[in-house]
Amino acid sequence: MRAPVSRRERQREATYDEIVAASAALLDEGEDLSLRAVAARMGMTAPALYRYVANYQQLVDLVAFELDRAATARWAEAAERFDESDPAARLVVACTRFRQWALERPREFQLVFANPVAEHETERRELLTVSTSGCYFTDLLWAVQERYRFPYPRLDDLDETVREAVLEPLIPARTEHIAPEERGILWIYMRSWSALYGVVTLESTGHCDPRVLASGQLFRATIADWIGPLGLEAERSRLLAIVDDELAAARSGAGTAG
Amino acid sequence: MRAPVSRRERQREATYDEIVAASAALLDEGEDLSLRAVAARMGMTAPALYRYVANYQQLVDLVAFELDRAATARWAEAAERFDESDPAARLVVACTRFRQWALERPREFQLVFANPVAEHETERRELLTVSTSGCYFTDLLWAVQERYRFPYPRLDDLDETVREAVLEPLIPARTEHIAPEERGILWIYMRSWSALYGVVTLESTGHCDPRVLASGQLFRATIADWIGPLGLEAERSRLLAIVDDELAAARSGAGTAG
DNA sequence: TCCCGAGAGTGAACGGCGTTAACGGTAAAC
DNA sequence: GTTTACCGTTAACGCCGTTCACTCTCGGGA
Repeated sequence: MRAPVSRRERQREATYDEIVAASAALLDEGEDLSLRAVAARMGMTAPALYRYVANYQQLVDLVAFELDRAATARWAEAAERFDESDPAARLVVACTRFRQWALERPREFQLVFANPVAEHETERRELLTVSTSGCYFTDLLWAVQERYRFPYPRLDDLDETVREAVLEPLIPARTEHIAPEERGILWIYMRSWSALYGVVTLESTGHCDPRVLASGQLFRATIADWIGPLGLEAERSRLLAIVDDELAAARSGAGTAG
Repeated sequence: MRAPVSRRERQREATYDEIVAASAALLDEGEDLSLRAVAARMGMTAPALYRYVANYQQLVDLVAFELDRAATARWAEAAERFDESDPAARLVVACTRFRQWALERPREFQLVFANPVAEHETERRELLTVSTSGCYFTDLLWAVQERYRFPYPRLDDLDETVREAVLEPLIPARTEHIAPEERGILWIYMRSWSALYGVVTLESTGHCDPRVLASGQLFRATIADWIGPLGLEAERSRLLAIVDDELAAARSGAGTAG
């Protein structure tokens, strides 16, 4: 099934990688992401980039997708210090790393997660469903459900519109393995994502007291609120200890890992 | 105590108003906010605006502040269909209107609430504490507390950093009337603001299923989660009915009021 | 092997942006 | 009535996204 890669196609692919790398470097150094700057860093002129992206927004989408992928890989790696059989621990580690990333790299976070999705743009709308981080988190939630059997609404209990939405979902989640009558769990996906996204966005954009932000207590409290609904009450103290660990580690070794 | 307003000062004040008006008109028509466009709309050239704002960011801050004030006035007016003695009803109306505003005017919402606050900029940091909407919501929460006496943490129960933060708060809230030993209620202010901000930002930026967004169920569920903690359990069905009313009204008469 | 054409990249240009500098006019202040 | 502080101008700089016309260079088919 390997695509017949001609030499040209390989070169083109390499250029895409270079575009992403140059963009990431730019953001890393606090510069603005711009077609001209990316091109210059690659030793090209700006119009040449139009062979690869149709416009600036597409560059942003491309970079956002790859940043999301790279960041998710890091949380996933961090989460692997707990075994696959302990999805709850993995989940709280991933959430905390997600927050930490959003705080350390607010510009990248803004790019990936505050990037508004306009109504009509079908292309970008579909991008919604391929977010790597989204799939990672929902897969973890699924694993938690398999292990702890937390309750989720039956289809009948859902609002009609929501029922349609969970039956034919447009969110970044693998759903093939979920029987239609069990799709109520997607409602938990959405609600918990909303909670996580909310507190992290608030903190990342700095719209709260800086001391509270530094303490991590707002985030911690939000996680704590979700321990019960996810059937993890028996694990509460252990999970919160993990969160505290991660927060403390981040405070002491801020900026250790690239 | 009225400042000695000279003719010049009055004229200057009027120009500020015109700047805000022109900016609002610009955003209203879907145009981008820019110094040049604002100036042109006022029959001026861009450099002239530098007599009034030091740079582009200051223009944004100025406009954001006024947009926030105007929007808050509208929610407050809508909330007044319930009497002052019914702060819970006022609160849910205001929250729902806040959400509706964020959905109808995502650009303005982004300007006011997603506008990142950098660490070092003391000026803008202080702006945090003068958000009209912030004060309005916290005042409502205070009224709810006075009437329903919901529980809030004692100072001893708070994390040390958080305790410092509530004792010398940097959030948009009137706090003079709150005794230091009762400042634990500020933690409720922050947490509920986080929840409201979170779900509204998620919906406003479109990072969720459009059908779920249209249904308003994600928002409704978030409100429902806070009914208990705010001591309003006895009022649950009435309050949710109010939310549903507001949501339905917004759906049918979308864009009725300017 | 030769040749053609597709694709990659260039330079020049347009209109827009924030911002600075040097310069006038005008109305308030003394 | 003179001075001066303030408001606004024009011109320019260096960015930006984007388009257009053009060249060059390989890759692939004859």
